[in-house]
Order: sequence, then C-alpha cells, then structure tokens
Amino acid sequence: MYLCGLFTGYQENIMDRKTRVRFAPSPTGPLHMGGVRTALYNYLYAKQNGGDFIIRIEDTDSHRFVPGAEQYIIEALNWCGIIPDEGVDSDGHVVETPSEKHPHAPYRQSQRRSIYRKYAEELVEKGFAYYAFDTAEELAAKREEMEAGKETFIYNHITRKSLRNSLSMPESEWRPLLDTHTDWTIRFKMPENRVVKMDDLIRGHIEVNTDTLDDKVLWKRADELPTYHLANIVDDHLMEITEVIRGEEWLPSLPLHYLLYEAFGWQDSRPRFAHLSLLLKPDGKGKLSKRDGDRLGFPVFPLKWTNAEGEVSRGYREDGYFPEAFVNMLAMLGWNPGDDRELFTMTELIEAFSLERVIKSGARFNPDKAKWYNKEYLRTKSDEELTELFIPVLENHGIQVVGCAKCALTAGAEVTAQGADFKNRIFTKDYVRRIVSLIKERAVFVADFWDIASYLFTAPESYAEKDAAKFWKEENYSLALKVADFILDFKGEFTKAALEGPLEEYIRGNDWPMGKVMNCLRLALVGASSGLGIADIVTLIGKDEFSRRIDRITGTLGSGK
RNA sequence: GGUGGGUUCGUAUAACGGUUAGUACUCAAGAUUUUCAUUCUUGCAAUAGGGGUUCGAUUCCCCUACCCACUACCA
Repeated sequence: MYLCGLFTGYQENIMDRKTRVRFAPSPTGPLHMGGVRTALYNYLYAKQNGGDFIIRIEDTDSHRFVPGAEQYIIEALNWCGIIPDEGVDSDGHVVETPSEKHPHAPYRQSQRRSIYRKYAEELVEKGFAYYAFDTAEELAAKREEMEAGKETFIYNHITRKSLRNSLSMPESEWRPLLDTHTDWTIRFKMPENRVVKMDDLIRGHIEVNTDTLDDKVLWKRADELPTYHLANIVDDHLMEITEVIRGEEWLPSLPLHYLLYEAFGWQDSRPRFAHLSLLLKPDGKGKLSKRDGDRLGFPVFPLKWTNAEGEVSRGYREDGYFPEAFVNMLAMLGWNPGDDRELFTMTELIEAFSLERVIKSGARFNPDKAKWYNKEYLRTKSDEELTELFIPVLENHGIQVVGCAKCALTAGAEVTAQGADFKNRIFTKDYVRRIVSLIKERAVFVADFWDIASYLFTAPESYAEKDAAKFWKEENYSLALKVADFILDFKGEFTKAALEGPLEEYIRGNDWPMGKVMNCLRLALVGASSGLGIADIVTLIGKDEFSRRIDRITGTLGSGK
C-alpha cells in the first residue's frame, strides 16, 4: 500500500508539471551530428508538449575545455532551427544572470560551482557518500596491480575498506586531511547487493544489481567542481526537468542517477528517462566518427570547424545542405512516423514525433540518403530563392549578375533581349532565374547549378572527345549547319515555345536524323552531348552567341569549311 | 573479463501472434525524350543461428553468435 501510494504520488507529480527538457552538451569540440539529433529529439518533444527546451553547458571538466566550442554548438543549433527557450539569449550567448525568462541562470555549470558542494556534503552527512583521499596515482597503481593478477579493480563496498577514505579511517585521522589535502573527492557509497529497477521511455524496464557498480566520484576538491553525475542530477532537479532524453552512453549510469535522486529525497520528482541509440558509421563497424566523413566524403558536423591545430572539418552548411533537409534526414535516422511519409517540416515533425517510435538499435548513417533529402528540398524552393543562392556561385566564376537590362548599361555592358552579354560576362537576374527554373530538377546542391549550366554563361572551352567522335561527322554537321541557318533565319518570336515546333518540323520534314543533328548542335553549344533541349539553349543565349559557338566548333573540330 | 543495451533486404525502416514480409535510398533494366538529367514502370535483395511456448512466431521466452556502450578525480 505504501509503495503504491509512492508510485501514484510520483505519477501525479510528473503529470502536473510543465514539460521541460534540456540539451546539455560539453564544450569539448564541435557538435557531432549525433548530438544534433539528440538536441532535435529534445526540442521536438518539448514543443509537442507545449514545454520548454533548455540549453545547459556542462563544462565541469576544466581540462577538456575547447575555446569556441560553446559558441559553435549554439550557432549549429540555431542553423538547424532548434531554438532554445531558456539558457541562451537572443544574441546567442549563454545566460549568466537570472531573469524572468531565464530563472535558473547561470546555465554554465562552471559558473554554478558554489551550488554543488553543499549538495555533495549533504550526501556525506546523510551517509550516502564519503570522503576519499586516494590520489589518482595510488588508484592507478592499485588498478594495475589487480589487472596483473587478472582481476578488475572496482572502487566498491569490498575494496573501499582497504582504501584511504572516511569509511576506512577513524574520523580523528581523516577529518584534518580535509584541510591539509587539496585533492580529495567525495564518492557515492554504492549500496551492497541491491537491485535498482528503472524504466526507460524507449527501452522499457531495466534492472541492475548495485554490486556491479562502483563508488563514483561526485565532487572534486582539486578544482572545486562536481563530476557529471552530481551536477547533472542537481541541475536537472533545480531546473525542474521532466524528461531526460540523452545518448545511450548514459544508460550504464542510470542506476547511479536513480540512487542519487533517492538519496536526495527527490524520487517523487525524478524526471523520466529516454536513452537514444548511437549513430553508426555507413560501413564496417563502430560509431560514426570524423574520420568516416573524411574517408567517405561527407560531413559529420553541422557547421565547418577549425581546430587548434588548424585542421578543418567540413560542415553540412558549407557543403550546401539546406538546414531543413539536414534536420529532416536526422529526424528519420532512428525514428519514423509509423507510415510511409519521409518529408517533414519542423512543424510537421513536432506534430508527428513520439518517443515510442524511436528505434532502440543503432542507426547507420547513409550519405546517399542525406543527398536525396537535399535534392527533395532543393526542388521545393522557389526560383527566386534559388536564384539568390546561385548568384554568389556565379560571381565566384567571374560572372556578374545585374538587376535589369538598364543596370547592365550602367555596368558598362549591353545585354541581349534575353538578358545576356557573353563578352562582358554580365547577365540579368531574370536570365539567371529562367535557367534556374530549367535546371533545378537536375541538381542536389545549388553549387551543382554551375556544373550543369555553365555553358549558358560562357562558351565551352573544350569538347568531350567521346561525344565529338560519335556525333561530329561530316554527314551530321553539314546538316547541323543547315539547321543552324534555319534557327538564325527564324523570323518568329525567338522563344522556346515559338521555335521548338517549327524546328522539329524542319528537321523531320527533311527526313534528317534528329538525334544526330541535334547532338551536333549540342556539341557546339554545350561542349558535350548533354544538357537542355536545343530550343531552350538557343533562345536563352540568343542568336549572336549561338552563331559564334557554331563558328568556333567548325574551326576546331570540323574540316575547316 | 564484468555489466547493460541491441540484431528485418547493402542502408534507413514498416508489419494487434495470422501479410505473396511493405516502403524509401542505392544499384540494374525498360519506357519517354533531340542528348543528358528528370519522370514513369519493373527488377535485385531481409526476419543472425538454435531451441521452446502456440493451431500458427519477424513479433513472446531461453541459449549461442555477433555488434554497441559503459567499466576515469571525461562527459
């Protein structure tokens, strides 16, 4: 009866509370895409439940701090559209002083130092923890010694008696050490032979015997900082976190965390836990690492990162991925909506997400699928938007884009009716937009536009040998030149719609081989036997440029007629 | 080694204990097209192995194998 009452008390308590989840990264380097996924799932869960998504920086390891990592993490999440409700201000800085919107500041654990010591000592007073005076060297030696005898050293109820701590020594002996020594720790006194019963939102019921666990360090005197375990429980409690959604690597520490909540007397408000599986490398075995990205040619980080040694790691953003595509791809790696839908906006993800449908097993990352997502998102973008994105790419290739024909004049060029000045490499935005609308279905990234359509901005500099050998034959190009003349003499409106029909009629009417003739022209215009329809190309580049390209190829490849 | 978690086509995944085991990516073939690409159609391809429970197991239980994590005064 008593236990039953406790249980319902816990349930009611949790049910009444506003959903509050946190993403608590350690600023030890750039945020891995697996980390982004964890943040995303937290965010989706919070928003679905009308709750808060909180950022907390877990920088309790002073030795592993990496400058810039914190800012990187915030910027990466921001790029993904994962916007925190609490912990980070609108300028992207971690909040350091409490306010109405950020009542639990500071959100950086190194700035919450003073909070943790009293909690650690409370545990000692209650008998759930103790002071340990063994130096790191002593423990390492002990560990080595036991491993030599093929035994595993665990700091637990068996070994702690023979080690230097407040449990094995008389108080008169250890008490003074608290002042004279500066490298003692507070360790959790792991109970003997107790089965901890836990529930995970994704994995279900789990039981672990405490005899397999060790007395974890909770607080370090040397730097006056807690370890992850203590800081995490204290902060989650203080920040009123309702669900902890984190990586699988934390599952083994869950019993400790349960026991800590119990020791503090917080078991009734303990958050619920969900442990996410890891992201695995595309091939072979093991988890996804930066090396796999380098080896297989894809980013593992959301944003580009340069480390202290100057090594650069590519990012999804810099590689040309749309954040929506990246987020969508990540969401589907380990979760599915239960039906065949694959394309989701953030809003749709918030609606459809559920922890129940998160997959337990590790998910291999598939770079091909990531590209497919980008391709799908690329074609949903408007021509205007894509044009704006394409312009910087063009500029990198020495192409100038102007707003209109008049603007071209002020830029010292005169564009054709189509909006092109090939000599000065100046084109109107409208010209670019027409091209974008024609080629966007062929691309995965905006940067691909150049590879696909450079011939619409500059004449080909070389001609694909294989294609030339196949199509540039006397019987073909003599006919192609006649077709070129037909196009040049075309009196109707010079648009694809007007030209296409008559052009085809002309060739078929003469009973000429359509494929061969067209590819001859294409070779002259594109430099290869690929690309848009001839009518598209010529009406885009205009008669002058068309004629120039025909002349060039006859001199280059032809018999010099 | 110990503890915990996991295992459906190559990959991501679907399937109240009853399906010809579905879908997407990749790959291949075909159709369309003036080429390429797109698009469309088709195809290849999976329940790790062994025991149970059951009329019936991808689904529940056990064992084995394999994979992953943890086993730090790191998170």
